[in-house]
Amino acid sequence: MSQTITVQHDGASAELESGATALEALKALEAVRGQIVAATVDGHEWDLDRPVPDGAELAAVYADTEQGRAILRHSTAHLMAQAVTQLFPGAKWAIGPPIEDGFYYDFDVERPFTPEDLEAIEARMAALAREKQTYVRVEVTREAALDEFADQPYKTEVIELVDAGTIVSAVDTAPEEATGDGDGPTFTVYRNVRPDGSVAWSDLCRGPHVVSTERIPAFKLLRSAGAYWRGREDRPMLQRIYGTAWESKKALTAHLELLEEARKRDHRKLGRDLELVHFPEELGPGLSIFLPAGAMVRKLMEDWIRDETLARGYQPVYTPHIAKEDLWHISGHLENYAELMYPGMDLDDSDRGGEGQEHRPGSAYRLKPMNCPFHILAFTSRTRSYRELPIRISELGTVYRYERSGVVNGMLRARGFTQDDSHIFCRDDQVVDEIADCVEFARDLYRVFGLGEPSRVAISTRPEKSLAGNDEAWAAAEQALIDAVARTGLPYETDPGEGAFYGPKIDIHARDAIGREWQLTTVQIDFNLPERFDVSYVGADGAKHRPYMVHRALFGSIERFFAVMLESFNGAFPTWLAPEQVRVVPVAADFLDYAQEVAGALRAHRVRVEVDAGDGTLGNKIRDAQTSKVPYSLVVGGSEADAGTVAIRPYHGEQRKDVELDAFVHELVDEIEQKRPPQPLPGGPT
RNA sequence: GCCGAGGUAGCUCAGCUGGCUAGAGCAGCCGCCUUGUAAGCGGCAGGUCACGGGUUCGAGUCCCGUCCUCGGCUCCA
Repeated sequence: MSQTITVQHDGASAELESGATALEALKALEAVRGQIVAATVDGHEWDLDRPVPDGAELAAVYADTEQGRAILRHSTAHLMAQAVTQLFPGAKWAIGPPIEDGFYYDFDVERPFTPEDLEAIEARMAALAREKQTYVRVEVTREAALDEFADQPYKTEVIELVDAGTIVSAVDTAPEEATGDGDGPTFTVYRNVRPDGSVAWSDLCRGPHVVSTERIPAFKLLRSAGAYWRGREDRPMLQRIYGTAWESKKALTAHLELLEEARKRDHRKLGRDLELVHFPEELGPGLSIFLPAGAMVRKLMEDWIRDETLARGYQPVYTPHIAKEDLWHISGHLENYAELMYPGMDLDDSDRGGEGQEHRPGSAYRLKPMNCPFHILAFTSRTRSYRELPIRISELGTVYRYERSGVVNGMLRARGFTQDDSHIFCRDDQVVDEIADCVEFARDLYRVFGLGEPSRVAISTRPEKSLAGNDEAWAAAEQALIDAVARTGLPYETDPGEGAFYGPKIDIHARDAIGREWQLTTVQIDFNLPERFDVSYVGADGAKHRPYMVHRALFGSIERFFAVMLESFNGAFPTWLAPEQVRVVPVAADFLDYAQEVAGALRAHRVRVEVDAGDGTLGNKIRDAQTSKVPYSLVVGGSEADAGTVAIRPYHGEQRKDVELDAFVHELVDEIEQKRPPQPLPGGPT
């Protein structure tokens, strides 16, 4: 008995025979415009060759969308796993999800993969893709799944975890619980089937997948690395292979070029080439030196933030870099954070050759990993009245954290770094205002430093293991954060359970010039420290009250923000931040006097200018100026000296000749005062 | 901390399976040349081949350890 079903798309509907696939339905609905990899059925992702239910609302998932690429990448991960199991008999496969810009798959193998292995695997993948294997979805019972993957311990574990309901789907590709015919969850298995009907490979997987391996247009394996099973240090370390896959060769090439561009912009490389920063081995991992040029950029960042905090009612303080261990016991850092603190400096007299003196308890000191306790001591230096709140204590505080050896990364993750750190103590009725001001402050900062609007604002709520604050306090604080962000009009998302143990927080991210996102600003409410230090103010009622304590760092870390800017600008800072703003290049030694005159006119306006007095050729000097990424080179020779003009060669933009010196000075001073960003590159020098 | 890949001049790199006194380009220094928009010419100097052991007649090269860097994992109060 032939039945018909009705399907819909965006107001249109079509009648089909029962058992029609998603692809047939989409075609009938004329809902296909381009390269598709899957469908959605009532919002759920659906294989194109899977029959659709009656009454379904369908839509196509296109290959050139993030959703489509994720499916493509997931299918590519399966292809890779198949290749690995062929080339490495006995390899156990764990999980292989799509991730941003690619995918990975984890394997338990005899030995780690080598770069040559990756080439071989990639070649095998290409061969398998040519076999035109289809991805066939099969629903099986728990028992059948356990039976099928009996020799795959990681798959077995996944099945049991799903069964126990303990699996968290964030990371892995655990199958969703399908509504089966009754008893127990149904698992889905995807089989790679060759055209002759034989099964090449199978994986426990939620899907969906592309219809066939020939629908994977472009992929590349990128690297291998160790990774703990289920991300837990106490579990075995598996070997992970990262790869990427795209809807076209062109898109893949563009992505690989972006990776290459990111590599060229690495702040460690630019920092060295432009002589901004130095990471000498003698200093130790995670520690850096700002060379004069980098120090100038940093000084300008610090000047700006100091001036702005002052203008916004913050009070600057200065605090030491070390403090007695007692302080860190009170703060709780030695209980909760000791692993990340440098060891104590024990001032036991015996170590110093002292005689006849007793060891004094509490003589050990610690380098500070955070500024908060010091700022609290500034607040509690006397009794505080409700009338003087909010009190905003501010400092560029350098902290030292003993980050684990594998995580240190240039200036992005350092062991010594400086925070533009402030702690705001305020009343309940002030907290929303204060937090909204922090967010607006961050917004202004990104704008001034050329990073545009925040790309993401994330509010993290109470984690499971919170150690301070009661239900009521957390709920109120979370609401305060939400209200504050809402007031700024910025879109935000919430990360449930991602808050710190001591309070909820807002993290603000920005996107750089090549599209990468960086977490910079953090604004956090702290319930813990005020209790530990018994921080209070006297209210209108004459009683003691506990203030809100808000911790905020807008740059986050000066070093990190510096590195992000360096990479985003590709070393070519906007003029107001450039260490050297102008290079005057005489065309020959005869015109050195005029070059100095030009430089003097600029210096009179505090422009940072250098004269190239070298005896190289003009071409050589121009090249030096360009590779140094100086915003403006001024070429001067006979005609300029006679007319009192300059020839301007900007780093970004068009050359201009015969410009009056005064006119240029005016323009430049204005650009610097306005902190105008650099011109976008029209395919110019990079 | 764990897995992997690395460490040769200030920088970028060469140095094959162990075998002359470890090379090149750029940068630096010295000299020559000197008017127009991305590398003028010549010379000189520069290395404890990360560090420490070991194997060997002989180690930049092979083995072990340490330090450091890079890519991941974990962590990120």
